[in-house]
Amino acid sequence: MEKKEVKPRFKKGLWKPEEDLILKKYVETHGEGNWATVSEKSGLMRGGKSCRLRWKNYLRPNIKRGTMSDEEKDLIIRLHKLLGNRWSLIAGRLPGRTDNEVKNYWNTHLNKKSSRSKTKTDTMKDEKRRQSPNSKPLSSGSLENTSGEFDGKKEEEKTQLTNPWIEETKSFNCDIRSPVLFPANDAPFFYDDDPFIPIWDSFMLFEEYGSSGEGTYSPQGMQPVLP
DNA sequence: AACGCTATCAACCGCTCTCGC
DNA sequence: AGCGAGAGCGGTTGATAGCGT
Repeated sequence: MEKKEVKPRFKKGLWKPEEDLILKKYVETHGEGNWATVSEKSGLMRGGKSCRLRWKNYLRPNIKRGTMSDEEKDLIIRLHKLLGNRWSLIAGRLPGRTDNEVKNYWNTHLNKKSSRSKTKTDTMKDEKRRQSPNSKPLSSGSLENTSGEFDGKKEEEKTQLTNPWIEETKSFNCDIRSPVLFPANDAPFFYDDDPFIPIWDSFMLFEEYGSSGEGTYSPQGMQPVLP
């Protein structure tokens, strides 16, 4: 029999400190990117994806470890309400936190907390959902319905973001797609009875401090992240 | 002390998107 | 326009630490 071409077998499992060191040194000298070649060039027997993940989630400078502050918890809850399971977007609003960390935190701490505050009937509905193969995380409220839609194809997602979402944000003279969510044209920010507003309000409040210019403000324990 | 259960979180997997050719 | 490679994202899994009995 002819020898089959054996694909390089990448190492799996937890990263050792020496592996971290190798990857860190490699990225510091060669820069990010080309993850597929990192394993062969650095000598790490890890897949490109694995290297990328390790760098992004743990080795990158300015990564914030440790327990979430109350502000961060609050923000995650609010942003999740606003954005759904779009962890990278949520993490982008939390200086030093990664999408994986936010996702884990939500799944272990906050998701549980929110479900605990649900009614008995809601909990029963949850059980049924869990039993169905296509079960999705429970969502409550009109915005949450939107978040459920996010789980679908990106095309649908785009549609969702376009309509009615973005239109709604535009009505505040804001555009959700903008990285900085300030009212356009220095327009005054109006409140009304919409339940969306309180969420948006605190979101805006964070934006005002959290991403002002150099990102130097750190409300109560929030670490500033320099570019 | 030993065992079982639960909670937590690092890492993997599969899919989609983006970009260059 | 179509294709392939690389990058990114979200869901899920698995190891293990912690706790209760």
